[in-house]
Amino acid sequence: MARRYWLLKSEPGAYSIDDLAAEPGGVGAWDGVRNYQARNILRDKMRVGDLALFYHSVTAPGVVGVAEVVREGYPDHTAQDPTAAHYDPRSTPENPVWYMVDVRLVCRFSRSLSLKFLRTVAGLENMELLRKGSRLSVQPVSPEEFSIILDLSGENVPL
DNA sequence: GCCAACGTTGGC
DNA sequence: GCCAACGTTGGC
Repeated sequence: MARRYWLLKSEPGAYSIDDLAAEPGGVGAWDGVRNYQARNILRDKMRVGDLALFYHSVTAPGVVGVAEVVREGYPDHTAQDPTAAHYDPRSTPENPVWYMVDVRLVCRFSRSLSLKFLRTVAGLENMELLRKGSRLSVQPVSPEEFSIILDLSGENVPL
């Protein structure tokens, strides 16, 4: 199966690409997702070796780097922690409800590719991120879209 | 199953 | 802070 491409959205105030870079080995758990559509992607679709654009939302929205999936979907135990920010009492060890993956930082872009700029780029017209009202925090990205954005970043990452 | 009320996301 | 666009909840 060919490698697939994704976009992972995070508010940098909650978890930024610098936070991922600060993790041991640049590997962090993508936890806290509490949306069923996004959960289904984390649990069922993402495979080790898939690449994801790291997107900062809300403050200076833009794509800031690339991460690689290093562990496939497994139960998000933070949902079962009453002290955690995204605690969900419906989640139990028998029925975890929510899932996460582990990702490793591949590169940080020298500068952010802003949402405003991406809206002007030919070939990204149908990108999910650019759709009005797009809120999904885990999104599929086509190989073509991923390649265009990587070219614009100037980074050399094997696709 | 319908749908109004409500909560959240996220750009601006 | 505003508000559009969604997602979720819960009464019926």
